Amino acid sequence: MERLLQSVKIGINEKIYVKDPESSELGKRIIEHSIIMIHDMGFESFTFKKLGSQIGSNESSIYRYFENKHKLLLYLTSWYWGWLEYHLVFATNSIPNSEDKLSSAIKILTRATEMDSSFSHINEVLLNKIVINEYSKSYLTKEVDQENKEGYFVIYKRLVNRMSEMISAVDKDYAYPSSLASTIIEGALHQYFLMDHFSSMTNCSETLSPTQYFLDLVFKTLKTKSNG
Amino acid sequence: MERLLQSVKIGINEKIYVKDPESSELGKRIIEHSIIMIHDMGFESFTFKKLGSQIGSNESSIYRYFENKHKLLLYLTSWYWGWLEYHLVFATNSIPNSEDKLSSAIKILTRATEMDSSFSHINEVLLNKIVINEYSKSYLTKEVDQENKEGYFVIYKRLVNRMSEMISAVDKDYAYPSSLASTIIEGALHQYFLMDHFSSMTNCSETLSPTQYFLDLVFKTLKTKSNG
DNA sequence: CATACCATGATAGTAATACTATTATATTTG
DNA sequence: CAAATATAATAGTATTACTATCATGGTATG
Repeated sequence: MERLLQSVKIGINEKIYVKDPESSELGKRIIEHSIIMIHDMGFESFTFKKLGSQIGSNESSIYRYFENKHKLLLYLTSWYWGWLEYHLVFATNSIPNSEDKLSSAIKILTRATEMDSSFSHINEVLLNKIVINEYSKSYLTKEVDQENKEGYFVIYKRLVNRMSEMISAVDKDYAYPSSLASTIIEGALHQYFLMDHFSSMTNCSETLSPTQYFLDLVFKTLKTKSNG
Repeated sequence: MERLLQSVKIGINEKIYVKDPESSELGKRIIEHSIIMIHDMGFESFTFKKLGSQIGSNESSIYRYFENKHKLLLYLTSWYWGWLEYHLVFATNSIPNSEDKLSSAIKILTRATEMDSSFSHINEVLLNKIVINEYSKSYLTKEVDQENKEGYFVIYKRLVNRMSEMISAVDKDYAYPSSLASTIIEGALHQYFLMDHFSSMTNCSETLSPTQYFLDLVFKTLKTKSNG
């Protein structure tokens, strides 16, 4: 699995970057260290100047890869969702039973990323934490409609759509498959955030995972062969 | 109801402001016009300098009320959640049946704000839209734990806790009342955002409201007298 | 092997932001 | 009327988020 993922390139909308960071060593260092730095200092405090000095390069060189740090965030989060989508499709593809398939999908989308593939320059564990803390900021902007039109969020939308279809496959009469899919994906990020910072607002903990919460929620909500 | 609300002051943590904006005309103008401007231009583009020139006042005068625009956002969103809490308590207080009570609560927390009380300087319709678009930014910061300790999020946490208790009153064995409560409140904001910008990721629309989605979700999930 | 070109680096410069500090002026209050 | 307080005006600073220009060094091509 890991060796397979190694050779797969996540396809990201070319309009997000000026020059493909996968195409050079400097590009990969930009990605590698931007993940570490955004995780450490938060997106607001992160600047291209700081990144440049960290990687022994120049601010102006980083601008040759990304127009600004917003685009870099779009790149990183797109990569993350593409990577998750790959795991999702890989793991659920061969499951014939629609309930088992949905169950597997929920497990993948709501689990904490705990292993770094340690092959590539991308640390998936840190990137997962960046997505939890920063993803909303990538679309809660005045430019969201324009950027959506440009296709900056296609991977995420495709992922929600895949989930939506799996939900409908389990219960074709359920009226809110897309809303439930988006609730699971966004809600899982939120529950992890609450676990870290607002424990009074969640029941999730070391012993009771977001995965259990969402499995319970979804299978109580849908009419399955066993309960419908 | 409106006349009642008029005379109620939402109690906001005094550490959020330097000087209480309710205590002067300038303070009220700051609140009134910051709501309009943040709604119009988005939180990122909004500055105290622009606000000053809009209200014919000075940047430095605004700094006497709020340390920075982050604190102003905390103030506005705290006010909103306090206002919603007031509505929630007022509307559900006298309902004896726990299912009816929860149902009313969900309706209040997931409805679109459509009426401005038009008594005060606060436009609740615009403020609701600000909360949808900007609330996450108030806590997705590196300072969240410190600010939480200072009590900047108490009103929101109290609201989630009220919901959590109403959920437990309906189904005392349900294992995730707080998670479900936070999912409803945060999820409702998210569904409204999706309706406006990513319609493919939601089933909610003019004809099928977030309220219907969440009522369906919650009452299928909980064991009630009728289905348990 | 020369040269052209391309990526990167270095430096400088700009407008805007997010403040802080000081002083002046108006308004309220005792 | 004097003192205190609120607000306004102005100036100044460090940082941010860029843009522009030029230098350099390696590599591909003719």
